[in-house]
Amino acid sequence: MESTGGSEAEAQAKWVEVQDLLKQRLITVDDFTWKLPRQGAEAAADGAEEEGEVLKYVGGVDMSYCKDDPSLACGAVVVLNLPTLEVVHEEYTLARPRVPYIPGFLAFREAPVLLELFGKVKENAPHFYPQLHQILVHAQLIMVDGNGILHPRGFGLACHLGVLANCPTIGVGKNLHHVDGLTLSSVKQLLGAKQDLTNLVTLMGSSGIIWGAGLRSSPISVKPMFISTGHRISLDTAVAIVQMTCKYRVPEPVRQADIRSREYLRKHQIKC
DNA sequence: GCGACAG
DNA sequence: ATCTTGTCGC
Repeated sequence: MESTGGSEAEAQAKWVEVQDLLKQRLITVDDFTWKLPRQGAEAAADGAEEEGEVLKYVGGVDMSYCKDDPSLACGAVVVLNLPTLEVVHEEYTLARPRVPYIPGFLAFREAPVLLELFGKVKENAPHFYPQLHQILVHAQLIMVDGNGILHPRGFGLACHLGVLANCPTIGVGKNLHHVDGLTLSSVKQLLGAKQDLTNLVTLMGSSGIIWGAGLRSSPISVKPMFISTGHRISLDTAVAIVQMTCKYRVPEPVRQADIRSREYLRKHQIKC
């Protein structure tokens, strides 16, 4: 007997089907009611009042794994105020993901845990939910530690979460997932060739498809990050928001979720 | 066959 | 993801 109920290849084929199905609901253009906060200089230039709601909260999600027991993980969701980048809400959960990490299928490992966390926010802070059809209204937008359409089938964790939560999401990868001929050296080469202080490069694969953007938060920082559309947002808008939330190499929502999930794990594994 | 492969 | 402290520099 090879295994119980199906080979890994069969399981992955199912996952591919799920990804293709959910991808039909993916929106890769700006689809929200709020406006971007304008930078101080341009706001001062014309004293006109901002009309309509301005983006005020950005959520961030990440998961950390226990060094002793890799099957134990902590998922975290944080909500930051804009433009102060102050953490105004946080939620955690300890979990044992049921499937291993397989490149291209991260969502099947982490999305269930993160979606459960969104439910926890709803439970503990119901005032964040003026509308039932939106999962995380308070956050308005969620940054995900992992890629969006920068993915072998154009449907990474950020897309997966965005579609299931019906929420705008941005994918933030700290490492490049090699897709369509993209390589780290080619990205670095493009960034290095920049004459100006632009730290942004478009990730166009050999097929001509634009998968996302390579971005380094400062010219000094050698290692870029990789931004891609998650759901209900365009790449340009995603990049703009990432840039306005970057204090360090990684944007604060993702960085805080990373730091705090690791800290939560450290405090709780003492009992084990 | 060999290398690549988000977290 | 995780294994890992101090250290050099602004």
